[in-house]
Amino acid sequence: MDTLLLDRRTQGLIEGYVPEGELLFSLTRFFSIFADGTRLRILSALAISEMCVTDISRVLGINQTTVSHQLRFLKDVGMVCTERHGKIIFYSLSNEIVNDILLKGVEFLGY
Amino acid sequence: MDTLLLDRRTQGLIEGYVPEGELLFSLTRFFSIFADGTRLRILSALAISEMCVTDISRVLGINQTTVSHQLRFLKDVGMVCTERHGKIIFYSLSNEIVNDILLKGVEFLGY
DNA sequence: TCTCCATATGTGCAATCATACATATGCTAT
DNA sequence: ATAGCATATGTATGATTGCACATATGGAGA
Repeated sequence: MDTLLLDRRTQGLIEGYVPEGELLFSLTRFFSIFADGTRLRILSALAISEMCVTDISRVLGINQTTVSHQLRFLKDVGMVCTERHGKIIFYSLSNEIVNDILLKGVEFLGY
Repeated sequence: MDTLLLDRRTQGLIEGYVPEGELLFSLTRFFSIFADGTRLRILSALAISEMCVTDISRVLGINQTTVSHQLRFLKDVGMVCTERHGKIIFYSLSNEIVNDILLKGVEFLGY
């Protein structure tokens, strides 16, 4: 549903969308993923290559249980997907958009 | 600086970038902005039209001091900019990228 | 100068969250 | 079946954070 605003300067009605309810909740949950250093590093690593929990833990120097917790979070939100090969589970980014957003962030910061 | 990873499957070296240090900090701070419902609503409102603190407060039904606090946050990170007209200060999005990211989020969620 | 409105700041509380420890589950090969 | 590695889960805790209350600043007009 659109929101109607009265422009203070032009005195005209402006139509636009302000997310509410479930979409708002989903959006904040989605973006909160990017708001933590550990998760950003995990996502960046997965943007380079699919990896298993142990690899991520070793490469990034993060406790295994922490990695596992965060990956579960990432999977719940649909940002990573898994593929089992024997006893090893490979994690990878499930969507280009995730990487797009990372790059947009870097772009915004001017790096 | 790039990170070198050993691909478990191909056994080849993979080169890529995992943000660390100041960039990592800036990125998490940047994305944490989007991780709160109040800020998302404020940003969405500003994507429709520039507005002053009181207008935002009224349109969105958020306490004035809360809006002011959040706008200060948003300004510190460089996401909004201000323009004074008399005693009224108009806030607006300072960069297209902010809106791009919002839309990417909506796109990811499939709305 | 005094008053009014717009905006900003100080502070405390409640709630959320990231992390690590200990432990459990699950898969594989011998 | 049992040993060993990979992964997941339960839980406690320290830290962070969003918010509103009260209050302060600051500009504009009378």
